[in-house]
Order: sequence, then C-alpha cells, then structure tokens
Amino acid sequence: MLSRTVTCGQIREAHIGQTVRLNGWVNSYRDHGNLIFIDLRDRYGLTQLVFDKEDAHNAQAEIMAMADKLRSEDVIAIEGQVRTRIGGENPKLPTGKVEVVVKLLEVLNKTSNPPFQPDDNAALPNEELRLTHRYIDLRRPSMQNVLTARHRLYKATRSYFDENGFTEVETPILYKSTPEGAREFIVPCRNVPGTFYALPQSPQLFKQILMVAGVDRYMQICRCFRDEDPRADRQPEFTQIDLEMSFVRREHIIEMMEGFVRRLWQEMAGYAVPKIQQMSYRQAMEDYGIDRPDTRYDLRIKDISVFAATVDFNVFKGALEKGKDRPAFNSKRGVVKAMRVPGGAEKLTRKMTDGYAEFVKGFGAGGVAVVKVIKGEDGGAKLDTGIAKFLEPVKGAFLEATGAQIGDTVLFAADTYAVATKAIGELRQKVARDMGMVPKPGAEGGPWNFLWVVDFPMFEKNKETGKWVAMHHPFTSPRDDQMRAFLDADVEDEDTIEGIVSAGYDIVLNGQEIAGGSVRIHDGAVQSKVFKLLGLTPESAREKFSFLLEALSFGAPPHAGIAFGLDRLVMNFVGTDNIRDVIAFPKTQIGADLMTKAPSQVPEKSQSEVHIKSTWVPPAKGAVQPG
RNA sequence: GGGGGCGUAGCUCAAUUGGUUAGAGUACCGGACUGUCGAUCCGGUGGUUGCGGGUUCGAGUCCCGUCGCCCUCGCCA
Repeated sequence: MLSRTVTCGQIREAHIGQTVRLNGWVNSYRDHGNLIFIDLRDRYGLTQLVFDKEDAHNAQAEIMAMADKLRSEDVIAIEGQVRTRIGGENPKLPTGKVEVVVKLLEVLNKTSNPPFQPDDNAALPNEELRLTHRYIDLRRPSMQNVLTARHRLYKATRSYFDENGFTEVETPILYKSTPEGAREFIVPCRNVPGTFYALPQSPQLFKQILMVAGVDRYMQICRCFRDEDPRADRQPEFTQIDLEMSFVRREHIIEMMEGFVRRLWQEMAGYAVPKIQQMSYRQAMEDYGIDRPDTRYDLRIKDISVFAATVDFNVFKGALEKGKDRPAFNSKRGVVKAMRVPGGAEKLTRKMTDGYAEFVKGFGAGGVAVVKVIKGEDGGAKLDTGIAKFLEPVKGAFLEATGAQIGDTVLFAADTYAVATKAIGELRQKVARDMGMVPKPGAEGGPWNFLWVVDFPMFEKNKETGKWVAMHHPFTSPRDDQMRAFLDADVEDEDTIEGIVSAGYDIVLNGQEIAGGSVRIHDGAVQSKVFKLLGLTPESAREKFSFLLEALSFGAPPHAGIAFGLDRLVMNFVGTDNIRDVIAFPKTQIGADLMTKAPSQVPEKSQSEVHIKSTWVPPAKGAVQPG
C-alpha cells in the first residue's frame, strides 16, 4: 500500500513541487473524459486530485481507465505531485490553492453503492438509515467534529481534575441491584443460580466508599445505565463526569466546579464564564415555576394570593380555600400565580390562550385565566376579555400587584401551590417559545446563562404511592442548620418533613440541568433516619445497603460530590438538541442498536447456563385482526 | 402504559376531491467531453407506495390492525 505522507487537510502552497502520498475516501468526482478531478477525503479535510491524460505521468492509459471507474466512497491510495491549481483556486477549501497530479493510483477498497453520501451539504437521510449505517454517517465532517469535540472535553476534564489532585478510579459495571429510583438493567449470574447483577444507575455508593477509603478526591468519566424511556436528551446508556471530595462543604464544591466550568467553556467555546449566581429552589419555584429556570428571557411569575383574595372571583376564592391552615409554600396550600406577558395583548391570540388552558390541564390545573390590558377611551388602562369584569373593580390594585402595563396580557393559575406553580412554570416556557423570546443556544451565538440552584427540599411525596421519596437521592444530607429538625422530625408530620432543606445543588445552563450533586450523609444515624422516612425497614435497609452503613461506621469523612451529564455538555458545545448526535453508537427509543441489531435473542443453552428462561411467547402468525 | 407525527425508486421529495401507465432531483449504469469544484450534455435501469386486512366500480390517498423511526406525558432515587 502507498501509505500516506500527508493528510488530505494538510497540503498548502508550501508543498508545491513535492511528491506526496495520500490515503482516503473518494468524496466526489468530476469526470471530463481526458481530465478527471477527484476530491479525496479523510478526517482532516479534502484535497483535489487530478488525472490528466496529456500529463506525462498519466500517459499510461491504464491509470486513466482506473480513475474513470472511481466512485464516491471508494478507498484509494495515491502518489503524486503537488502543484498550483491551473483552473483557479477554490476559496471554500483550506487546500483550495493546490492540487495533486496523480502518478500512481491504488484502489484499496471498491465500495458498494452506498445508501447515502456522508455529505454535510446534502439533505440528511432519515435517522433510521443513519443509525443503521452509522459508519457512513460518522464519516461526515460534522460528526467527526463531534467525536473530536467530545475527546477534547474528556481531555480538558481529566487535565483540570488531575491538576486539582483528583484521582480517576474505575468502579464496577456489574453491580448490586438496589431497586430504588430508575429501573435497572439486570444481568443473570452463572455462578450463583437465581441471582442477578444490575448495571449501575450511577457509581454513587462506590464513590462515597472511596471517600471512606481515603481517596479524598475522586473523579471518573463513567457510563451509567437507566432502563427508562429515552427522550431527545436522554439515552438508556449515558456518560457522567462523576466527582467526590472529602472534608469539604458545599462552598468548596461550588468553587471547584465553577473552576471546571470556566475551564471547559474557555477551552471548548472560548467563552469566559462569569461568577455563577446562586438561587434557592424556593426562589426558582416562585419566580419561574421550575427548579431549572431558563433565565435567558425575562418572563416572571408572581404570587398574587394576597391581592387575589380581594377579588370577587370564585376560581381565585376556591383555590385560596385549599390548605388554608398549612404553612406558606406548602405544596397543598392554595395560591394564585400571575404571569405578565409584555406585549401579549397583541401577540397572544384568543386561539393561543384557549390552547394554554388545555396545555395546563395536562399538569393538573383547571385552566388559565386571561386578562388583556388595553388602552381605554380615556387613554388609561382598560381590562379586556376573560376575567376583566372581576378585576375591573380593583383595577388599580391589580396593575400594582402584577406590574402590568398597557399592551400586556396577564395569565393566571389558581390551585394548590404544587399544581399552580408547575402549571404556570410550564406555561412560562411555552409562552416564551410562542412569543419568540427564547434566544438561540449558546453554541449558535446565544447567551450562556449559568445558575446554581441550591437548597432543595430533602423529600417529596410520590403522587401514586403516597410515599416520601428523596428528591435528589437517599444519600443527600440535610443542610447543616436543618440537621436537628430532621433528626427530631416525626415521619407522620408531613408539613415538617416537606419543609426540610437538603444540602443539594444543581448547575443549570439555559434552563437545562447539566450537573447535580450534594453534601452526603457521613453519619450512620442520619442515614438510617432517611431510610426510615423512605419507608425502608431497618432489615431491608441493612439487606440493601449494609455495606454503606458499615462503611459509614468505620470512620467516614464528611464528603460531598456532583456529577455532570457529559453528553449534554457536548450537545451544548456542538449545538445540537439531539443526544444521539453526540454518541458514536446511540440507541433508539426502544433501546435498540439499529446497526448491530441489539438487543437480540440468545440460544436457550446460553439462557440455561445462567439459569433463566424467557417467558416471552411470539404472537401467533396470521392471527385474524378485528375490522 | 397514554398522546402526536412520519413511512412512496438506493437517497431527498411530489402525486388536486379517492380516478388513466405513481413523477422529479440525486445516486447508479452506458455514452460524450481537457480545468472542474453541486461539472455539464445525451440515454438508460430502478416501485410489494413499510406490512396485513377492510370499504369502494376504483385506494399511495379513506377505515382497522400491525411494524419501524421521531417528538412528548408518565417514568428518569
């Protein structure tokens, strides 16, 4: 083989006159009969090759005949001489000033007619085809860019944490099943009949135990597995940058991670991340109705319960009756929330606001009250449509409570705190999209808005089971000042338990959670209390987590950590909203790999070896269908 | 598990209200062509309209089912 001496992205005017060898794929060909141009492609770029019948080197009919047969995606090796382009330069290519006159041609591998061209300028074929022939799709320069961007991210990550004294430690993939939280993938065990491993949802417990083991600062770029339905930004198999530190408080983690974020954005995007603001969970819920506020646009939600109580409107009154005796911010206490939409009087049509009523019903709310603020005949503000007649008598107080001005529309949600907040928070995002208020993502020139969200509740009620579940995970510590109240709290005292604040923290970027973590529990008694609250008996807690409880009893240092969703970071840097674009070999919505056709059946012998038998029965062929 | 979208030539798409032999571009095959860079020009091959059933004189089009892909709710400690 004519092994390359240069790559296809490398040749410049400085190479003119040199004899070079190139290897690569035929990207395109332009056949003029006695003159043939080939754009040769490799990962590094394109170089134009020329086959010229009158050229001395190509006098042999043989090489022209071979060149004549070349087609896109053939793999070839050539030797030739670099020269200035005779037909003028191509400003689109970095190599556009030169071409290589081919003296020797070797066809390394003739291609079958490919199902599609790996061409970034052409319309992409449907994703199914791209995934089936992933090796062709990955040849596209933009996909090569993703792979190298991802690699640079790994490298920057490891450098930063190495410089800060972290040690990368691998943790097991075959792990113990702990069926809380996400559904696990399970793996049958051959050696102990009837038992199974699980694939880790995250290395959470191992990294804590590494702290007990004195590792002090741990990091790992690790694969995590969750057997839940994917989304555009979720895969069953994904990658985390997993971190843990000993002898630190929340502030230390925040400082270390801000340094990391700053370093990453500097290296990956040339962007200097300013000091990241912090917002409490409660503030986020109050102003934005969501725990990961998108602060790129200024739509605010206001609690107007006090004002609403003065309005003679049954929907408001009815809502405010709910959970009257419960403390403020309690999930079951009734509230009225308002969102002022600047310019909404013109931009939000009746059809849209009717749609919003339907939209919020999906989140359990009864509907949305709407009022437009328009210019009255006297030139002052006049309320119009919807619930205007209820508000008109208290117009002044209404304008003051909501800050609404002429031209605005105000949307209301009235229900329990949990329902009203969620509904109007979701609505806020929808209205922002409808109004065109959402800037492009950062990678496309939009702003990068970072935010720490802190002081999450420890627990929330599962709507279906009525049981407490950990909002982050069961190993999250209460905030220091909450510890006493937490240890004293009665499991039955719902309002108190709902109010316990954890030492958790998330990093939110443009309304998307990119990292989440917490100070961990390092005291067995506190951990046992959490398990108790979550409804685990001491026996079952011991059965599932004895190794953790034991480890905590043998000198566990205070520790805290965080994990970044690596795939989402890459998505931000390359500017895609499709997680499959940043994973070399991703899976479909049913967890299938279309290229290898995984998952697949295994022979019965393989099943019996691991002591399992599938209960699945194929549906009868040719069954009569109704209709 | 629920809701929605899509599925027509290798690929990207079109096909009026249900109406003649399902078209175009591109790819591919053959031919012409010495300065192209989305080469150009001429000709050609290529279709179980995802699959199964139904309604109809007639189905790519309507109905039912099913498969695949995508979006989404639930779910994601």
